[in-house]
Amino acid sequence: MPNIILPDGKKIEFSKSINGLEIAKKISSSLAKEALVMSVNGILKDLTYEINSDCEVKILTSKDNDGLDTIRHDTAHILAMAVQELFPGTQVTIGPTIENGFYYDFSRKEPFTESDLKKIEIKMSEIVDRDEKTYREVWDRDEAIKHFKKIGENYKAEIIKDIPKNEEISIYFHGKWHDLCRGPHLASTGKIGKHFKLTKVAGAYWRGDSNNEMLQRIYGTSWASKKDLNDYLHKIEEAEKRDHRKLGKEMDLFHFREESPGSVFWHQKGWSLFQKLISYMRARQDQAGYNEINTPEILDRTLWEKSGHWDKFGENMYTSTTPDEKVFAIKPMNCPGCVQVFNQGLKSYRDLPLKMSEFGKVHRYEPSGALHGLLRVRAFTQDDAHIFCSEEQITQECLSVTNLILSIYNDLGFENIILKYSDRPDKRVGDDKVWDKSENALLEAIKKTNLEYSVNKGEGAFYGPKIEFVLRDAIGRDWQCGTLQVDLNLPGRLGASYIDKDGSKKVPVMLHRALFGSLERFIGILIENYAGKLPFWISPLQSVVIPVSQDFDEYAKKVHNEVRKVGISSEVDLKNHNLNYKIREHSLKKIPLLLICGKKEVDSNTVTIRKLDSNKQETMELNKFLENYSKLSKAPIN
RNA sequence: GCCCUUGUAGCUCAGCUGGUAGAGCAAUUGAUUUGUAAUCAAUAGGUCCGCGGUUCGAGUCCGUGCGGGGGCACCA
Repeated sequence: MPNIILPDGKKIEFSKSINGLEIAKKISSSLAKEALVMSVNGILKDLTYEINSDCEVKILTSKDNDGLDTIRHDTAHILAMAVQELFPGTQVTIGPTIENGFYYDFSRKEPFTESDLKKIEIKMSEIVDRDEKTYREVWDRDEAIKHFKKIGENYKAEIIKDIPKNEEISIYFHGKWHDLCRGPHLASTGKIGKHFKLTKVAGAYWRGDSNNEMLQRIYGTSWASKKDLNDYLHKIEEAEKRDHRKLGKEMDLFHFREESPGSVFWHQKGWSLFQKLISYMRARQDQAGYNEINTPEILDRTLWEKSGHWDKFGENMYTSTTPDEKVFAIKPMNCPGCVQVFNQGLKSYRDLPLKMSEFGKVHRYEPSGALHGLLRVRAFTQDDAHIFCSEEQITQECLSVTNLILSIYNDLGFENIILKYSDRPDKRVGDDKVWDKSENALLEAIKKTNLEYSVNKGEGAFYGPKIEFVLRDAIGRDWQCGTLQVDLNLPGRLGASYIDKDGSKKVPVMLHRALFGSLERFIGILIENYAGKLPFWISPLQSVVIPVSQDFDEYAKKVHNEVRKVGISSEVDLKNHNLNYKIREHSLKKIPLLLICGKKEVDSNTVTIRKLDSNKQETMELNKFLENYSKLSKAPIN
């Protein structure tokens, strides 16, 4: 006779076996109405699952993550049902839930079009209305394979073959339609409601392998209520408004063009932003003891062969053949050049740690499908640095890099930073003792930051472990920017050495680090994080002076010149438009400060300040304005 | 690279089933002289992404190339 223990600790005793729905009814009729699935001793089960022994049960509704997840999983099934009803002969493959929704991959010769999505949605609604009952059967493995092959579902048959021998082959039915599935599922198709929407069609490789057939994936989103669905769709729209490609155009920062896909044409304003970041970073690195260098863009192929890039990275490298048939490569990374600078002249242990930074522009031939605005380009500038040090110095150097990076992210308004630590991969160089040492050194540095970190087992570079620094932006998206890698390989390959205390020659350890990662990408992230409303000091155009009418043009020009003189970037808008028009125009362009000049200001030698997104006005003596705001307009460097 | 989709004025877009292009904003000019998110009017503006083909005739249909977008794969 099962004793059921509820989450609040209450025990209910039943005289015979019982299923989830009956338990829910026993608790309350409203719970029975809202119940979707249940967890039995922590394992998700259908509500129809019969319980005959003591256990802990939690009835789950759409308020529980697992409940909502089950709604999405069911929506994926109904999508597959609808597709097979509308397009007979389509094979189903897999249809998991994902963040905010689900997808289902299909195999079908003819492509699905956007207009098919509408039809499918209508059919899905019909299926919900039919309220088909769900039931579960356990099938014999070989029978199941035979069955799915017979009905032409070869992918399903293949999936069954790969299910571990000790697992049941469960088949879920919604009415007549059935699918191999682990479950659990809602009691009937009516339970999912109609708060779903199919969002896009896309290609996806079978089993994620580009050697396999490309399937057609339909993405959708599904929620517990109309309101949740609308909120989600609204959130997507808001995110689109922040798109750096759109804002970059509107703010006149940069553009892309066919002649050089994946390379940025920086306009004056965008370039000014770019340069501000570089000079800020340069100042921070000067303070942190780095020496800036610069190395050639084009280097002989033999160097890349020695470094291992030709072999490992050749497919991504641009090459150039000179008229005398020599082959050069355009650098995809700065490290080999930097090692060559290190190699000039004898180095002693006294020189270590030697920190060499380089704002190096690198070119990588990325697959065309990977390109994405500033976030994935083929030519970009790294705020790169290589730290040559001894093994003993690794921890200390990693720690100081980490501290520098966190302080810089904070200055730029990012406070949510996650670390991803990747340790030794299977394919690696160097002996395990050295790996132990470098992994420990890195881990120790991470722990000292007290930051949250995740471990990616075996994801390190072949030459050493690494940390990736992930920023979480204003709307909760994660971006990988900075990276810190310990390299026990390249210095040796390129013959780097120093003379140690005991007079022996040693190979230095090299730390690769980039803080912004790529200036281009970082700018894209900044734009999206701030929705274009960049912090004052980094804003590409900090102020626009607006005369109230043409009578005050001269004063406005004077103000503009004074403002520029103290280092605040400024334009003066003398166009024949009224004040309202100009305020709107410059506000849309996200100019942080509008300086209004009219009779009042001329008479009292003042300016009236209107800040972006505020309709408050403040009139201030011109000199006072210059003094107060020139400080604020500079990078936060002490 | 692969699948789908898309390419028309500086920008955002319309152009139905083929009959040599249209709107709004921006620009220019003129009027207006404006006090905190669009003053009015006139003018000018296009190899309809490139190359082939079908057709009496192609922005529109077909092929191909190159971009863009959404995914997948890739991201040393």
